Amino acid sequence: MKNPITESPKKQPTAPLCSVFRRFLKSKGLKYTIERADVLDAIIARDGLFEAEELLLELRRRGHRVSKATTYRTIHLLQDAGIIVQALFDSKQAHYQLIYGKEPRDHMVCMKTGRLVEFQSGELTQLRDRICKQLGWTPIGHRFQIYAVSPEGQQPER
Amino acid sequence: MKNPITESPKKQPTAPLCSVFRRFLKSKGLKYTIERADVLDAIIARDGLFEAEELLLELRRRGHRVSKATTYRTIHLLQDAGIIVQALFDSKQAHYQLIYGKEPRDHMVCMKTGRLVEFQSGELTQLRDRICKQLGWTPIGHRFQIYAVSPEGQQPER
DNA sequence: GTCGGTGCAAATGCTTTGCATTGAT
DNA sequence: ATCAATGCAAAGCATTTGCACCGAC
Repeated sequence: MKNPITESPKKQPTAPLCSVFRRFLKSKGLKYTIERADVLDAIIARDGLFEAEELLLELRRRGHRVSKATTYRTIHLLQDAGIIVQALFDSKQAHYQLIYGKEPRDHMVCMKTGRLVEFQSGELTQLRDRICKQLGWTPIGHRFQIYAVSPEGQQPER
Repeated sequence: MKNPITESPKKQPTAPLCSVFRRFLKSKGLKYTIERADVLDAIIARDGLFEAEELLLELRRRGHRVSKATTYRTIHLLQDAGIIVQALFDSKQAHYQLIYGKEPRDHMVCMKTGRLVEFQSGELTQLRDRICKQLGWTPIGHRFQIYAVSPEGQQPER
């Protein structure tokens, strides 16, 4: 049987991202500001999943003073530009992930320990495309989360 | 090629649900109240996806006076009981779906028109189980959402 | 010099909570 | 009778917005 998944991240060249964003902004008549660049940099630095509050902290850590309002506004722009997407786990707050130029990355959460594992599955993407084709839809993206119990979580409780 | 999906709902006998809930409550030393029964009934009546506010309306429509607080509290209990799960689409508000005794139901959203289609795919569940097995995890559930453009949405804009 | 952008603080809107009262067992 | 549940209104919190000032083009 074919290996259904390829676990874990491979670093991707991040260089073109800022020009992608720049181009997007220009096409909309919007401006490329220091704050927007800083937000994108912080996101690239984290590379995986992040939430708005974390991003604020990352920005502070790097000595960048970007307001919460601007951070949220930039997150929206980056979504419109197709650079990041939301990846929701609970209704408390939104989680985002960088996707531009990457394979879709899916998530498995342990219901006991909360451990989170990322993986990617080409088979899943194929299945998605097949489902869309069958119904006459054009796929854009997907979100897949598995809820499970990790090996550590299997331990009998005490 | 095997048909990857089976579209759309088949009515399921809903009779045992209330006793499942009743049993769950008893096991936790909690009480089965009229309000809790009313909330579960309203959920069964909708059968598909719902959000808290909609549920309130459904309850009102049926002439049941359940407060917002109790509705939210009951939704949590039903999640703990494994009768419903969250199925998030956006960060604005939580969406829930009835799952007890059903095949997992997944969703496809049109990015242009907002149209929502439910489907179920046994193949997806198999893939999920395979992924879990490979990493030594025990699957509990999953959430799969496809973002796509529906045939109607393909129309050139005007 | 023009707009669009930014920060701040206030506003929003879904969800949760404290508390006095009510009700299931 | 007891202990949990309810309803109400207030509180929480992530996210959004109005507005006066600032800065990219």
